[in-house]
Amino acid sequence: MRVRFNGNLMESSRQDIVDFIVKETPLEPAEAADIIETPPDSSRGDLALPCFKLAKALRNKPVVIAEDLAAAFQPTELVESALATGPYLNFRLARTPFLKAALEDPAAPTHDGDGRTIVLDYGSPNISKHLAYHHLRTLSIGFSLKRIFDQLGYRTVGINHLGDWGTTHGKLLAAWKMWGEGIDLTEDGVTKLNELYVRFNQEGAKEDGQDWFRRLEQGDAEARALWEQFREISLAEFDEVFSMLGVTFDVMKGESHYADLAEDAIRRVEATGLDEISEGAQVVMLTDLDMPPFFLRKADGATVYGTRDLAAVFDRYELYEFDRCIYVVDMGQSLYFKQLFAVLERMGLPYAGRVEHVSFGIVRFGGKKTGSRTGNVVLLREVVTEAIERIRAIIEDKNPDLADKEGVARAVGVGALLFSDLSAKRVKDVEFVWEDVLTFEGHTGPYLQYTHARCASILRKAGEDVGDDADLSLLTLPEEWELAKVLARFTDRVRIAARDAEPSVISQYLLLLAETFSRYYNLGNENPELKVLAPDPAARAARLALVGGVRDVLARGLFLLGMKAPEEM
RNA sequence: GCCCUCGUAGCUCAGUGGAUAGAGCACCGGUUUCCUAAACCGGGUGUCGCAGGUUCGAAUCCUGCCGAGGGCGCCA
Repeated sequence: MRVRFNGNLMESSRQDIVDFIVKETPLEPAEAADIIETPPDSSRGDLALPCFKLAKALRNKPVVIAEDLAAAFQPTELVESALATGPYLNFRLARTPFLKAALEDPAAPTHDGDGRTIVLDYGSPNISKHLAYHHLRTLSIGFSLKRIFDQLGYRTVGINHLGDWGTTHGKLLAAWKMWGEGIDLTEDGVTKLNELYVRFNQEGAKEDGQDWFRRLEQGDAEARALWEQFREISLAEFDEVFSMLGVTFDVMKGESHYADLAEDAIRRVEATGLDEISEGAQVVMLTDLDMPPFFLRKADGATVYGTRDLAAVFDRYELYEFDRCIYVVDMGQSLYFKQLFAVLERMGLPYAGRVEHVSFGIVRFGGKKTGSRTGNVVLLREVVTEAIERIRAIIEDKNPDLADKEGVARAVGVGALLFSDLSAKRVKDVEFVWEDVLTFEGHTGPYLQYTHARCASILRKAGEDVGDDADLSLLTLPEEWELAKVLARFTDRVRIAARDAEPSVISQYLLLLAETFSRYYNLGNENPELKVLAPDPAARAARLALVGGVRDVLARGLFLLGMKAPEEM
């Protein structure tokens, strides 16, 4: 009986309806599939066909068409009935087969991406600066996308393209030579380096920075040794924060890795004849696209980040033959990425269309854009530490006997931050407000984790009572049906999240799932017979199967957002 | 000046061209012998920035305008 679902349940039910429409109307299958929708109010039905578009072809009023179609409808194994409501034809799905399929491992990974690779460039902070709160965006979005593509069976490569090369680092070397020698970097080295950098931007001479970067690029021993020291200090600091957040990478290849390959990249561009010299610099002109030139080499002979980004994308394609190469970088760099992609296009590279800039909104603090350059930052580790501290206090208050208090505090504190960053569409700007980030009620990460813990708790108490031979036809409450329908949408939502590179699709879905479950769960407070752990063993078994599905999907969904799902909290 | 993005309830945000535009927060009230109250239920809010256009139908698509943010040749 469940063979027909073929992994996508809603689709099979839809197919029956499509077949029916094709038989009864002049619509092509694709058109029919396209206009089927979900009724706004579930009590009307499970799927609906608006009949407006049919009016012309059938030369009749939509209301009459709906009635005629309702009369012509023959129930199928999956679609139980069709009822006309005004110009709409509302279909009701057969409950038991649907429930059976919906509860059969609803969180299971798919094979959509078998044999294909997604490269994700996220994080990518600059060394000698702290990770600030605004870095959370690229980290949370990038890491979540990696897990979303993993869920669909793609091979993913998460790359930390460290900002460890360029004039910026020449400035730091210059600053160090002027004011830094003798400073002890063993303690809080990043702070001290960043102070030097900020001071240089105020008092230093740009030329000194450029000069030191040139020395670095030419392999000057002193410059190289200092740079390596600064880099090590920064990496140690980054690792600590990444580990607090639970964010990982597969590859850490900074810009410095491409320093030598940059010359090769320039030669490849030269081979296409696209480059020219403009005002002493070597560039690719993009005037016809109304864009400024793309720089390969500055007038002083040094390469720029764009040169190294070219080298990196060549390297990535050679290594991974990616299907998509995604740069998770704020929208302030949109123009730059357009230029970079335009150069790839002009070079005639077959994968030019597979690179994309997944942008996100700006983070503000105190109404102003945050940025290490301006010094308007809140340290990321400080925010994480505070969030965990707050959760710790809540646990002491509500559940002081909890087994792994520290572990749960970290999971929930970090989860709150990740979720607050991933719940709105990434295009939205973020205003950092302490009290907003430290909110744990309502549409928050802890709410989802709490709902998950409730499910886990029920299943734990049920113990051995959880069987797979439950009679799902006993799930007759409207709330149970709603819940099953939401569960069945999970994989579809994951696909959309991947297609749009938009983790908030998962966030919004999980909120809906948690709310639908909570409403159901609370019925038991009014009426003990409606509890999951009901007196009737058969009803209990069926409900446990449902709750098991909710638990699995919540756990998996949280995982896709980079969050943990504690069993108790 | 030019280009990009955004504009939905007091605030933060949902809303595959379709039925009465929905949540959370905040405010008021209610629910706990129970599977954990980080929860649930009830109470009221909207010129969907403005003006046109396309469509049987527009918060959604197109154009213009207004407002906010970001970007615009040698930083990353």
